[in-house]
Amino acid sequence: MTCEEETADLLRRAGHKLTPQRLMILRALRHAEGHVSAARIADQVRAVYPFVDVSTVYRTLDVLKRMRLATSTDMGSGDAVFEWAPEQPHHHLICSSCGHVTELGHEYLEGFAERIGNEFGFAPDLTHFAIFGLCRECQMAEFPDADTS
Amino acid sequence: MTCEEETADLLRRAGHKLTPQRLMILRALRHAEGHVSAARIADQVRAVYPFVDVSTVYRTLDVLKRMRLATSTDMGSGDAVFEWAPEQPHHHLICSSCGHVTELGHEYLEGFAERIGNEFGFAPDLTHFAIFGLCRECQMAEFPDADTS
DNA sequence: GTTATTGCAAAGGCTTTGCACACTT
DNA sequence: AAGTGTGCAAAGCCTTTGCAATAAC
Repeated sequence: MTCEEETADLLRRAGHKLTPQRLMILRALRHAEGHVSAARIADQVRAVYPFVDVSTVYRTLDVLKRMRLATSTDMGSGDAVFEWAPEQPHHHLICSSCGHVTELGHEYLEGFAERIGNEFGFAPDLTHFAIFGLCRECQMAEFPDADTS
Repeated sequence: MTCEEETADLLRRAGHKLTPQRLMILRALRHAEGHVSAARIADQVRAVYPFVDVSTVYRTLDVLKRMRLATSTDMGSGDAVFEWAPEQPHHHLICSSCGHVTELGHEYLEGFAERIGNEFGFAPDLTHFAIFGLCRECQMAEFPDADTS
């Protein structure tokens, strides 16, 4: 059974129906490298299967999120971006000034997640974290005399 | 000079004009314990000084944010929440299931921030972090047999 | 007097919802 | 047959913007 069929099975077993729209949305989400907005998914799906409405995309993403097969993140762009959840967890350093995005491996947050779990019994969802701040370049532009060594 | 006058001075020195609206908004922000939405600030201000528009609140918060006197955070409620920035940095563990919020001291993130600074030259804005996940209770409700010791 | 700031109203963007029809199961 | 899922349209929400009038400097 292909991985696509596997996901389809998961949906069915969760009591959901499998429609061509959902399959296309699923495929668009999995084929997207990185983040996709609902609008972009809708566009991609419509390229093959016209007349699919954004509301359907949102509704499907909602189902996937509840099944923990998709995650959504606010990366400050105004719209939420979605991602296939079972991917390798990774995070982003987003510069508030220039918008530059640096990827951050999960290892930087592992210890933190563990500590929160131990001390608070809280299971943080650190599959996809957006961390805002200033990149090196923008720091220098803003505070030219600061020592950024 | 009172702390209120201090802030007023900061604004003026940054080339901004000091209006009664801004003073009220500033006061509402500082008196709020914890987070406030723009709408709530507007309501509070209007109680004393009617006819203040939400747009004015947003514009003022924008100025304060650029001066790093206020922070905004998306806590998943649909609207952004604002906070007086010079407060002690602190963070929140927000349960995606029941919405319960636990406060998290800054010390949990200090090491992390430092490491990101050293290795990436990135200055993360960790004054107010929202971390989503599942609280102990909701984990047990969802996975009754999991070992959450 | 200049220039920033305000209020109002309207637009803007993303997301959600109501409803009748169609499709999966 | 039963019930979920769909498209369409419209509403909802928070936030931003244009503009003339106003107030701070």
